[in-house]
Amino acid sequence: MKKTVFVFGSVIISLMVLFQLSKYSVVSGEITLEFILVIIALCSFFIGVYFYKKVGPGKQTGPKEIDLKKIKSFEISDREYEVLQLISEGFSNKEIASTLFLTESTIKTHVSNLLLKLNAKRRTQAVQIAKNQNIL
Amino acid sequence: MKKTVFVFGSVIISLMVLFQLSKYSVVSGEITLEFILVIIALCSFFIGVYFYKKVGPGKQTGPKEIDLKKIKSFEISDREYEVLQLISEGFSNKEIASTLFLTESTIKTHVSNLLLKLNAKRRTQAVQIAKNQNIL
DNA sequence: CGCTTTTTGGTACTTTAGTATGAGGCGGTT
DNA sequence: AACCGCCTCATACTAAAGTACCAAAAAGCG
Repeated sequence: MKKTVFVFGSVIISLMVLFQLSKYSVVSGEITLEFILVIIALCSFFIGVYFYKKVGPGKQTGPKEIDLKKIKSFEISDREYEVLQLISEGFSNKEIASTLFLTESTIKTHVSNLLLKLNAKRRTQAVQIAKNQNIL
Repeated sequence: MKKTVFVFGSVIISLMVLFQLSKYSVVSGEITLEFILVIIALCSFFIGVYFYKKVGPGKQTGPKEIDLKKIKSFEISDREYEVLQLISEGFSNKEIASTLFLTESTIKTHVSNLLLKLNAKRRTQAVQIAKNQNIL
């Protein structure tokens, strides 16, 4: 937030300087008017891009990066997280077992622990919760 | 795509007109230079916003809007889609039944039809496929 | 009004999923 | 060494999920 204010502030100041410069340059004839206009246009263009990038889609449509810290806060172990990922891909316990070279019963224990840790009743709910928490 | 070209084209033409106008106005003194500059800055700003909105995040981090046409292409009926949404929320058949005021057996038929239409083996896989197809 | 699709519901059965509990091995910590 | 967390696997059971097949209202349509 501080960064945003700083960037916007400095950009606005730069623009005002350009504004004043434009008047001077036109009078003195050292720099062409078109040049100033192009610079202002370009600056405004990038300001627009930056602005939209910041406040455009807002927090509503965030890119959603996986929150590694939050995974630990749920006390989910590495193996359990692997299983969780495969669950979200729509694999069955048996399929997960074969892809991880384990038995189905092992996967069942992992899944059970996951459901407890994520406070879910079903694997589908676990996936839903995990995605809401930016874990997946 | 055509729309994008049209918008950009007309905007560029407008800007060029403004450029020419600026030179004229400064000489004639009818309009202040600052006024023109502000207009150009504003235009460029919104062009930047629009530009980023279109090509910025690109197809890589698309906001992912639900593709209504594709739902029909899978021959998924309205009721089935409702069920699909609730499945993705992590609800069980029984819970879905009660929220839609139906029996569990009805939900089971809907789910079975959904799995056939989405070519999935499990409900979790159905959700995964649906999200990949921008249906959910 | 017939016809089709959708929606709803049922029965009977098989297959996954999930719970509870126990237990052995393994690596790191105290 | 004793302890602890993680991973592994097993058995036995309950609960969902899913399949197959059928059937009857309800809605939409030519």
